[in-house]
Amino acid sequence: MAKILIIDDEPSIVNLVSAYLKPEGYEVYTATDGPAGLKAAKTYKPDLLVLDIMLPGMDGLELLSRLRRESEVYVILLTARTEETDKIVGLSVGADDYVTKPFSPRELVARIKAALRRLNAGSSPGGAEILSFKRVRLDAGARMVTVDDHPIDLTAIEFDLLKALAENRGRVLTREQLLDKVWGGTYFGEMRVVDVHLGHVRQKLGHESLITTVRGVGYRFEDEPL
Amino acid sequence: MAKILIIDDEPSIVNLVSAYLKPEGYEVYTATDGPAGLKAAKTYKPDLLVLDIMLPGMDGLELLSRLRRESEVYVILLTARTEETDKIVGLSVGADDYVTKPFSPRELVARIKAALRRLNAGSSPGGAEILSFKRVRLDAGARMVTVDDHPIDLTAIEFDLLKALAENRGRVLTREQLLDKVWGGTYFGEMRVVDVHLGHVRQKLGHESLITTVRGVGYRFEDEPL
DNA sequence: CGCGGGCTTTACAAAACCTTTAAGATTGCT
DNA sequence: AGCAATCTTAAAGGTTTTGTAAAGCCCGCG
Repeated sequence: MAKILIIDDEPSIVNLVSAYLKPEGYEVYTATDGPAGLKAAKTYKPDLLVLDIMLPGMDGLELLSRLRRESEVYVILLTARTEETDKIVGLSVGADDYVTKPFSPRELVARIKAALRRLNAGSSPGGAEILSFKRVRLDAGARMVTVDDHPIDLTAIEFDLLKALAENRGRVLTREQLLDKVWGGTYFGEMRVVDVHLGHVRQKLGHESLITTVRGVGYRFEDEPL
Repeated sequence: MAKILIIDDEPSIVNLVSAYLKPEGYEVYTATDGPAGLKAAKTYKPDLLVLDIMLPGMDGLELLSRLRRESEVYVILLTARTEETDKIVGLSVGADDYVTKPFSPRELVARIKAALRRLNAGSSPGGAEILSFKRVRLDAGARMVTVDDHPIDLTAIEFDLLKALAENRGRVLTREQLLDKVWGGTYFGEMRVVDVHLGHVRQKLGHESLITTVRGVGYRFEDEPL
């Protein structure tokens, strides 16, 4: 899977971020000062770089601008300051995203995942791009759905919901799992949103038992694979 | 289930959080000052710790850094609003997440659950996903059962009951054991519920001696493994 | 700034389910 | 066979869960 390099002088932050990323299946490399970081970046050729602006030995921005001479790696900057200027400077030097400290580890992970998803979008289809079933066909790239070859218009959430269920055809997904997959770990509202959106999906699909309610547990997508 | 320790000097907060966590089935311990908190942490060895930064007797950060010498417990820090420095220091001292006060109890609970889910992810894969027998097939992921390839519609309890029995094919399970496995230790009603639900299962499965009554003891599932 | 679409919450009714109860049926024992 | 203990089953009552409509909120757009 994807390789990620974390450069930060505070070991606790490095460890924290690693702890969040490793379970997701990423290969994580670390460095705690500028020169070592630059070397690691060249050695390991990570797909994504998490870089603290303030580093001993070499400023993060300097590291970034040097690195940019030979690498297109995606960079997420960690900045302690809230000053806009930092962000702007960072982006102008070639960062692709930034997170201000103190940051929520979860937010950082979410951004990392999003970035990698985007990076992979063009090259290799991460998850299946198109899910085909007897009656339902779901094109992730185009974000389009057809039922019996009739195109159906779904909103973003509705689409993701259907996709999550379709990717797990035949398995029950709990509301929690669906919240996780569709809303992504940063949602803390009512669980019943799932019901509501799922109701909309059913309405639009013409609910011929394509999505089954499993009372007390969750929902299951039923259509057979093509 | 998981043990959670809450350390905060305001009883109202402790109670609030407890009130949200206990119904979820967590074992909740509490402490209202630093020394007691540290002791409780060592005594109970919780899986997760909710810690207020400001504590009488011992600063929360000091507690945390002391605790870190001997424990890897997951720590969520409660910080009074907007003290940026607190968050940074907290994370650097070894907190895993933080929530700023005033906080939404729901958010805190959501974070706790997410954290515990992540912690457990690697360890136990649970029971077998699919149990196959001569006549009965039971898919835990889909929560579906077939008998001689006819799909059977079971309610949540009925399914769990059959699963518990099937997982112990050939062994007698007492009503108590079944209550434990299916209802999960928090049930204090009549034991006869088991009989009733088991009767339903038999009806739905077409009870060709698949489940045997062992008078005075309990029930036994009989089908042969595939 | 107002509009409109989509998201979230809330509320209520309907449906599904769980528990209890109690009357019959069965079993095992003497 | 007769009796007591145990199990089965049907039905009623109460509870929980789900479906869905309606209203409010937020954000991007004109």
